[in-house]
Amino acid sequence: MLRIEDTDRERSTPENIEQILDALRWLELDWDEGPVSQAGRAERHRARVEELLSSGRAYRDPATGEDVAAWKMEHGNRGYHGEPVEDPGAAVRLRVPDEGDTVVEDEIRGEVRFPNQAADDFVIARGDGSALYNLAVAVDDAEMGITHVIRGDDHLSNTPKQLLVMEALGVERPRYAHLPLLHGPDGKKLSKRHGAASVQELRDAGYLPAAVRNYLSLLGWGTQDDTTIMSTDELIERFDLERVGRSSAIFDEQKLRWLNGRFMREMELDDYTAAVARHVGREPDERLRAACEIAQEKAQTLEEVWPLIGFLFEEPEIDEKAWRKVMKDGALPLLGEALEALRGAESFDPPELESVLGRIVAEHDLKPGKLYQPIRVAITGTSVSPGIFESLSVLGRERSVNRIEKALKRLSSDQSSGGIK
RNA sequence: GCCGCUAUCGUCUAGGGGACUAGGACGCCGGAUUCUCAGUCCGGAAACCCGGGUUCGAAUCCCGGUAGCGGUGCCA
Repeated sequence: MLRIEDTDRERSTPENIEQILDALRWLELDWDEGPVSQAGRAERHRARVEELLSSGRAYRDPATGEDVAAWKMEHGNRGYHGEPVEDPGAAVRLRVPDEGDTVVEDEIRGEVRFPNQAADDFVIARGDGSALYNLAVAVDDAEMGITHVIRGDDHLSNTPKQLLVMEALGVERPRYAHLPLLHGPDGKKLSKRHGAASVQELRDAGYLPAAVRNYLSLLGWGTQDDTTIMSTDELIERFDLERVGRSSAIFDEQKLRWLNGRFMREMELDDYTAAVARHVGREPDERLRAACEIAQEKAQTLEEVWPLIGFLFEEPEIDEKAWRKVMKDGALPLLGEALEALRGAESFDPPELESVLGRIVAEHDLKPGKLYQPIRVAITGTSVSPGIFESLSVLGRERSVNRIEKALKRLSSDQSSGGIK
């Protein structure tokens, strides 16, 4: 059972929660609505605090963080214990025993012992009676009947506190598994400045849910036989908490890109087209499908598809750098010949185009690029595109011819003005 | 400061006393293929944090350092 940990009243806005659920939906994860809802939660937490107060397991204490620090200066570096006061506006602290250990039985890390002597009587509720995280979580887990808590390693140190609360409350403890944390390339906790750090950003960057699931599963976990690419079904079958590692991992977007590319290339064309359509906000029509077909093996992310096929849908902007590089010595007459050949081609299928244009290459004993690059720049505006015959074919005779004519016009005026040779 | 966790190529990892001359993947470098870019295929460089101990034998077990990370809030 999934519990979204967020007890802060300010931040648990419906939008916030909806955002998280949205990310989970994109990842195609399943979940159930828990029996504990937002409604009445704060009141239930308060009731538990009162319960602990009247049983003497907790007490009110006005000490601030500074007071605690001062107390430690005096009493040496060990757990803080305050003096109960009657002040109803003071924060509530849980009594922590001064001896023994609080032991977390972790599925991944084994037995982790926390000496009670070093633990403070920590605050479980604010002066106004509202609950703090460690109390809220313990209460929620108990009330929701949580049996397994699987979460980030950053919570391992909080676990003894939650255990102490549960013990004081006399409720059963769940089993715990603390997963290694994910870090950015600088070794720090993953955050905004690391680029695509959130699931939403991964989606916007054009990654596939299946690839993200695969990649993420590989952080902190590996198969014995070194399998890296796994379908989600295979992942479900093979993933095993017992084989999860203990050290944190650095998120490497390059590997995700590679993995995503593999998934992209293996997709059925219809699924691929649908995914691209969704990403660029277009209808998955026949033309898009044809465009996707010639771009599929080139793109690593959905985001990279449009730059490859955009020329099929709108008049391309000429990349001046590419133009200068390609439109020189002999480009003009060659383009002219190509234009005639294309006009006269029997069909506009890739094989026919290849033989028609190939004839020109052979006649002049050219390096193929000498002919194909100028054509490419003329019809796509750039020097990078899908295969030239496929590109021409999908673009169609009329538009191809138009664009080459246009390039020819510019080329001849450039040359006569001596601007570019 | 105190408490806790962690430590194998740049990165993700496999390996948990002898099979290790330490395996795979991404990335990087070189080559092949090709109309560009990709892709694909071949090849290469690249790691057991340091110091002790246990043992015939340690990447592997133990202890100590060091480093990184997390917690230590009337944050979650």
